[in-house]
Amino acid sequence: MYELFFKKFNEKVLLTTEEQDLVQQYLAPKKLRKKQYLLQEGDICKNICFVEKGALKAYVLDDTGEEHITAFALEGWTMGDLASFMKQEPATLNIDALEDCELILISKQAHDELLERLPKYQIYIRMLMTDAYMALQKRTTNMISLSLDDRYFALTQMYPNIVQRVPQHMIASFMGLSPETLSRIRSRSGTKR
Amino acid sequence: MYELFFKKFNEKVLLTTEEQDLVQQYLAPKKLRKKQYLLQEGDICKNICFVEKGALKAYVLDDTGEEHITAFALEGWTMGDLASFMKQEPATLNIDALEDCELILISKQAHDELLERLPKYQIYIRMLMTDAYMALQKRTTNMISLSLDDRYFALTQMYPNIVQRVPQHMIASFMGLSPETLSRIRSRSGTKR
DNA sequence: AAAAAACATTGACATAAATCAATGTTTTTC
DNA sequence: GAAAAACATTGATTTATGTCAATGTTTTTT
Repeated sequence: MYELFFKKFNEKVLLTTEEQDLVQQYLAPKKLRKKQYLLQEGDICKNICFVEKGALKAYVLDDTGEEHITAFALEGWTMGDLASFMKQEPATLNIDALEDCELILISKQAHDELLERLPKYQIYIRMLMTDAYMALQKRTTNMISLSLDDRYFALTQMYPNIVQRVPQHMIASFMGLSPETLSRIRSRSGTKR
Repeated sequence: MYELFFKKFNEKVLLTTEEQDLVQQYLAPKKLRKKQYLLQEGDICKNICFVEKGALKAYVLDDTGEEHITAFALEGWTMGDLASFMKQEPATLNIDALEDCELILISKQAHDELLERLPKYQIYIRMLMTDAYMALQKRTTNMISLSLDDRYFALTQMYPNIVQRVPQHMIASFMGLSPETLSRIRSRSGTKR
């Protein structure tokens, strides 16, 4: 159940067996069926969530009720409304399951205690945040500096598994485009797969 | 010279005078004249830089040689090509001074030593990264879910000092638009100031 | 296996933004 | 203080993307 979580953790900071046992006491497994919510706008994000299996999407709703996908999370990724989690204030994001999922939850309390108790957890979180920031920065930079065609190509290179696994109209939403436009980008650049 | 840096540091993690002295040994001041480079694409980002006074911009150049601004940094903000800094690989960003600046530099080596030597520095960096990530996430979400008019309005609310201090065509670049379009957004929404 | 739902593609048209160009304004430089 | 440079605005036009609608395909449900 916790294999992937600790695999990823150990890639960043190597834990002893005892430390691993300690961390595990703070984790809670959770299964989620396709289409079920992990978090709804307005609720407080009580947990940060690691995806052991399955896939999630995070999105905001605009005034017309349309979904704008802000992030995907596949196996090995961490997901949550970070602002809501850190400040324990109402979430602006919705998160739900694209597929049946096996998740690992870390509550705010568990997170705070681990930060205090285990220096390696602190290091892990710092590295996680740093990596997440660099990835988001790359995405933002592409967004303002590349043509749509290049942005889509960059996406297929950077996250081939997302592009393969997720319906196209969600990729379009993630890029901030209409599904029709993405379809035309694909047909003109022959990037079908 | 280091007032603002330690003010911001102490807001996140409170340092004793001794700790402050220790940290200070790892810092290097630097002055930069308007239009001078702090970092050029292809160089290695050797330092993370804190702005005590002045303003910086970071940008990428596209194939047509046009500037796309990815970030501004005013007093109290931290700036750098994080990916280049962390991995000590060639930078993709250019960073230069919008105004005469007083900066504080932390070299990669200093950064690594401080992380090892001073747990509070680790905490500081974790918090800095977390805050930066949340801010960028907000920006990205706005980018894909709001109309241009609303995006500009959100920007003026979130960073009024940037909008005041920076030429409009750079704000346009930061938003990924032409200067003409931003000018029209402003005239139709009466958001002149 | 059949029916329904979700999804992708394509075309016609409307709309928004980019581009090009001209003008006026503000800021910088000398 | 004058000249030059940088900047902002506005109009006309082109281009890219969104929207609406129809069709065909794939996936899910029963």
